[in-house]
Amino acid sequence: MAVQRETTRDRILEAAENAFGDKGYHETLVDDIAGRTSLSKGGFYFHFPSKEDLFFAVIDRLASRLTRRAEEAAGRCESPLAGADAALSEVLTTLGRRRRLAKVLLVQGYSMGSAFEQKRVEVFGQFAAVIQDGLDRAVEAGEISPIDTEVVSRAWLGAVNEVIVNWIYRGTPAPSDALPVLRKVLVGGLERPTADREASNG
Amino acid sequence: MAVQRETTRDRILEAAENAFGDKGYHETLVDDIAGRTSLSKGGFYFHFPSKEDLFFAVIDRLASRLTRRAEEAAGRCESPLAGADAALSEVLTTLGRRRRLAKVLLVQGYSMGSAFEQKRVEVFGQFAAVIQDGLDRAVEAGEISPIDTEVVSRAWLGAVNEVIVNWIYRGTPAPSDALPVLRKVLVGGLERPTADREASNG
DNA sequence: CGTGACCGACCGACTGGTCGGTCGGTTGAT
DNA sequence: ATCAACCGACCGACCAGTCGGTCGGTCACG
Repeated sequence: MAVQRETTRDRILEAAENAFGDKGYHETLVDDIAGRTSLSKGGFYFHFPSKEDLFFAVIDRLASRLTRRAEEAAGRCESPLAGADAALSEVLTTLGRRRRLAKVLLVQGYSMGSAFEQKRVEVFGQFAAVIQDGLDRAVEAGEISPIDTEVVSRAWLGAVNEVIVNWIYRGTPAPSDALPVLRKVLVGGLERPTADREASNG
Repeated sequence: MAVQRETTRDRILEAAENAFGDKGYHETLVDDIAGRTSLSKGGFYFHFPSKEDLFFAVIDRLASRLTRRAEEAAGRCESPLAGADAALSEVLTTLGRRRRLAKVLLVQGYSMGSAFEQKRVEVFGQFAAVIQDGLDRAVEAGEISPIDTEVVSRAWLGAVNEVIVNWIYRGTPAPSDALPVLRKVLVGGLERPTADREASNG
């Protein structure tokens, strides 16, 4: 059956997630992944054209999962600003629950050649775009004053990233503890518009 | 003379900075560095015990230079909060002027084995400590309300890091353009104490 | 039903290029 | 003569990727 093929592919992806999280890209051998999958190296290469392709597939899967969760959380809110706030919480919470996956997504594998750097740009660009979109809508709705949302979205992304990465490496402070502080500081850094401005719905 | 030895070492460090900035750790060969120094591979190994050691020496040098500049900028200010603000500007400006060096310091080489990860923890920890120290003093001076400065310092560090890294990869927005926005958002995220509170000198 | 051609999935020994590191030797200043 | 500084051919571990082969299923056909 064709479903078997998909199943094996998923098993490989799963094993690779863990392996990359444990040892990083370079220190993970294709033989390790084959071993964790109870597959031979040749069997692995039947499903993926290269180790690099596998890594990118792992990243893509993690990134799209995370983005979806964030957007769903935002969608459950009434205002754009509350949505951005909820998405922030969702991301911190999700990543905070799975340290190794966070490590793969945020740390491992970037900066080891141009293909990897390009992937970094792509993935972080997607995240930044989601944040920026939320901020733009908050501006449009008159919840916050107009501001350069490109820079601000990068700042939010960077702040979240660093808090998570620091926790990954040092185990503290826990994302759940950092969350309220982060919300206060990031959301608080946005200026509320003065009363003479009101929402201009397009 | 013993000074000759130091000179050659510096030449290697200089060449390595550029090489790592151009091609990253793994893609830079020891032969490349030897070549750029007009030294043989053997000559290089007379000065450094390993490629990894060289990389760490490069990082240490860059990190201490940057920290010194930031602290000097802060020291020229009258209040702690103004100092933090000035240090933020100094760092953005300095890194913004030398893209390749910023790349080595902020991106290249991390996440490729536990020794590298440890270095990341160390260097970023130093930066975070400097920021946290500034924030602590601003709290102490009553310029801002008490807050978890550990988390906030990480957030600042992460925000700056991401803005720079994004610029490194995409060339825009320029750090000089991002700076005012970043100042507004980060410094603005700190709550001013209400009037009933005053500095309690220790 | 039997059978044999065919194929997708998988195996694992092997290869071949790469590159960090070594080592015996040379040079030039004191 | 001595030794710090440097040379560069060479070594060998490492590992992604290959390739000839196995094996169980399945499908067309008599």
